[in-house]
Amino acid sequence: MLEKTTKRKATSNLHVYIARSIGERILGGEFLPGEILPNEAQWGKAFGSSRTTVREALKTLTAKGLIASRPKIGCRVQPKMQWNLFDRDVLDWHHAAADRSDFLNSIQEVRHMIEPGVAELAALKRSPAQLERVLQAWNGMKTAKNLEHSVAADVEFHEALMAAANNALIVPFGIIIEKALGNLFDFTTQRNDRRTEALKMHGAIVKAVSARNGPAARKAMTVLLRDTDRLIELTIKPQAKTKAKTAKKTIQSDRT
Amino acid sequence: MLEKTTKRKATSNLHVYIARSIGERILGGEFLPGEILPNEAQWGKAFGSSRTTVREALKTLTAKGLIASRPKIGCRVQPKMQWNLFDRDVLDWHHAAADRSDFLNSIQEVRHMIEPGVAELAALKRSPAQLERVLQAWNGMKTAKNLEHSVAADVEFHEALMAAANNALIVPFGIIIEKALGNLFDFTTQRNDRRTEALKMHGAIVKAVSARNGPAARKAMTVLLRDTDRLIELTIKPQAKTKAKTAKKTIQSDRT
DNA sequence: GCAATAAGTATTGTATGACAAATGCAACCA
DNA sequence: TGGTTGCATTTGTCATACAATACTTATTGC
Repeated sequence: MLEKTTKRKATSNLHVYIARSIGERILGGEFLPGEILPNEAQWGKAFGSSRTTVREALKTLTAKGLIASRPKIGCRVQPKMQWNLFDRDVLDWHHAAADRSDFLNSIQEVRHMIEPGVAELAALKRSPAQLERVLQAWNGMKTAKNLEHSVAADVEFHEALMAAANNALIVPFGIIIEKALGNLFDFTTQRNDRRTEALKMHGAIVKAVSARNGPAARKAMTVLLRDTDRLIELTIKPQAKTKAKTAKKTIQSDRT
Repeated sequence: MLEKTTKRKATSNLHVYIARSIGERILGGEFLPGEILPNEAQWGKAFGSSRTTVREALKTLTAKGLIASRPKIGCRVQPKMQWNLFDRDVLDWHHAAADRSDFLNSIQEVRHMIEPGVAELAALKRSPAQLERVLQAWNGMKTAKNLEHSVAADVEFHEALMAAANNALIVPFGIIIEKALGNLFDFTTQRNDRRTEALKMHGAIVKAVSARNGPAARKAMTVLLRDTDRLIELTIKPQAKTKAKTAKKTIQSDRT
């Protein structure tokens, strides 16, 4: 227990490393909600660090809603409801846990809710500079030389669109998109014919946003998301034959 | 500068208090993104605390994406894009800043994107127990004796619905709803005729979710949100005559 | 005997002082 | 002039001590 073995990844800061280590183990289900963690001294011994440093790590986890601490009791894992899932770190630590196919499904459901609305808002409220950024990202997708560049440009495209929606609360969703495309990136080796297809669909969004046509933007985004659904269906499902239960049939929450 | 004057609110923990104090000042725009905060020693003197405690507070702010620190440089306020707006604390600290009418508008836009989809998912994926919770909350709204209870039950209703959607990524939105209804609570003194109206609209959602009728649930939620829009229009706008620019006309992102 | 109260104890919370590490800046030398 | 070296500042980490909190157990009063 409290393995000292895990190699310290490239992180200059010890407390960051400790926070990640413990965070991963919580997200991984090793410590369940309601359970009490080892006390600070024990962690210190396990990581070969001082209590001060451990406490800074634990404060980080507390700030993200993963744990709560009380004197004499210790640090208790919070109910999952409290976990801040829109936190980049928390999402990064998530991978160990539940199988990714389920997670991708959740992400995709949320995208279906958010992104058509985002596209519509962007079309209606964008500034010229914001449109320019979207265009830039689209060009980036067109000229991308390898898959990595292509994914990066894709993420940038969706983030630019969110910025163009001029709604501060939308911004954090960028993280979700990033995770979704990143995950997809791991699974699939995007073929060239798919690339030109994707490009065309993104182009339709650009056109609608440029023309300030809200409904068209919404519709174009929906088309793109449907396509992504299909892609997920094709690339993920064959790998997860065992779990037929979760497959069922994804809900289409948006209207065309 | 670094006022020691602000009274320490009811918080047993000094580092929590310090985190809130600094956090409020950042959210309030006193320290702008890119700016560098006073160093740890100065904060310590300002709050009459040790550097250890200040550092724990700063780690909390770092975890929420508000600041980033580097040796020799200090703590620099992060660009707003990094701020974790879905964090309960960050949202609480927000009040000092931008005027609330704008904020409510943003919230309402996001609700229009999310909640119809949530209602639909809940109708399709709810378990019996989850439906029970929704029903319970609805009963709470019916029997609420004062405005405070009524708002609490309303919040619980929407949270129960989100839980029933069976999508982990939806849960954090509860915070947003809470803020929205809380803000609304401050502005308006809900009249009795409105209450029966609201009850009826919530009832329609209950009915649809109970009947596992996705489209009906979506539609009922949209109706409710439209009504809330009208309420905001009536109660907020008169108070903010000066800012005509942002008023314009809120976008309806959902289809009926 | 039983309940209220007090003492004990484990754990987090805070303070202090010291040194290590990173890094921007300036002085210095080739 | 240009590269390099050293210095100063700030965060990062450590060790130790004591305070505050709240659970556990023993003790006392009825």
